[in-house]
Amino acid sequence: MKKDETTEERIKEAARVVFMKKGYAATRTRDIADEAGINLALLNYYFRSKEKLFHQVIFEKVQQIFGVLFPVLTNESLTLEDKVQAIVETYTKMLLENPDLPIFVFSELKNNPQLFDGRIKLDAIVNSSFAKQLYDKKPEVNPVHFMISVLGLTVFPFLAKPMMFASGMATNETFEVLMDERRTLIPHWVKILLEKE
Amino acid sequence: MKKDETTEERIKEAARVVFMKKGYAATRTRDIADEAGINLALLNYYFRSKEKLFHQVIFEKVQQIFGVLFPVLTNESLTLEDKVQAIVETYTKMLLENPDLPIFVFSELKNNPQLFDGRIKLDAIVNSSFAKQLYDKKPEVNPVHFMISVLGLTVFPFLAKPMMFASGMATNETFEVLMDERRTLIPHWVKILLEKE
DNA sequence: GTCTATAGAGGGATAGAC
DNA sequence: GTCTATCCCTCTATAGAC
Repeated sequence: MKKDETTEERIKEAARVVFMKKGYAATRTRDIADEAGINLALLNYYFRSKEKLFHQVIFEKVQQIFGVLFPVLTNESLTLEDKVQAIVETYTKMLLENPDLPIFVFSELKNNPQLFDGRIKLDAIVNSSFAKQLYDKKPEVNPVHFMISVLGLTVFPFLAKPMMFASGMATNETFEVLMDERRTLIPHWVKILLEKE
Repeated sequence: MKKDETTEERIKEAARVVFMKKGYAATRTRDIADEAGINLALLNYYFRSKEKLFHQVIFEKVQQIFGVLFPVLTNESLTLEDKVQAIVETYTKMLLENPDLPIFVFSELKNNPQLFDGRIKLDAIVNSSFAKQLYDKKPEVNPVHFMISVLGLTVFPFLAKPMMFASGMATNETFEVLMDERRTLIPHWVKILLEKE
């Protein structure tokens, strides 16, 4: 617990930790108060309610996970291969530091799709620099399929981590190595697919 | 509500629906009772507790989602390409009928990895017919990377569905079409990668 | 087996002292 | 701003009638 933080920020940081770990429904405000090292009453003093505090956290996390995409896709100074590389690198780094992020966001988003409303614009995908570059290179490939595939290759292992551990496909030691390998593997595979023919 | 079902099965079916939709923590036993059209007390009469009922449901779902993998991977009469095709087909079909399945299982599994213990054996992957075939064709490719990639390409869109809807990448009408296209697209891409060089 | 009624614990929120 | 004490509603689980 950092001494120079405000109490409000300490509570919010605790909320990030507990909400991400247990999800909204399973989280008790008392857990957050304990994690923050403060009393339960103080949480309501600063944030009024569990739900309001949650909203602050989830909006931040939605922004964190999806905010990186738009700038890359629309960056005209990057080639298509550069864009793929940037997306894979950015997400791998982010998720290695924050492995619970995608399951948390996807799971809460399923229950409350309106949390998303007006916050993320990816329909821009179809008019983006990315879509143009893909069309020039491979007009037969639907940019939605391409995009969701790159994201799936990159993000899915983090979602499937418990399954990989439980099934013996990976261990705590090998998981990070595998994810690091994918930083080069995925762009390599995509390159082959783009250059075929 | 089917007339010829037993009460026990009606409750269990209601539990499948509600647990899958809301997750364990957000589910109230009253919701299940209402969905089943019975009284709350009956739920406890048949299943003793919310947790015991949940275990029956989640074990079933874990089996449903992972049980299909092992028989395919070890089936010596299928070529590598056949295996990929079978996995993509099977999961696409399963998830189109049951779109909440993967987020439910992965999410609950994250909170309770021990739910998995002794129930799924995928470490067999490394000695399987699948691994041998892959090694013969592409010795440099780690079967774990290959496996997790095929699964990611197939399953990730269902996990990301709320995001795809909210961002305008897909709609209720286009989503099923897109998923159907992937049934041929993913095996096609994998074939290219396997045949390169 | 199925119901009504309720016990009993848990958890979000607030009153009020300091 | 921060605490203790507590209110009160919600939810799981059970008692007991039918």
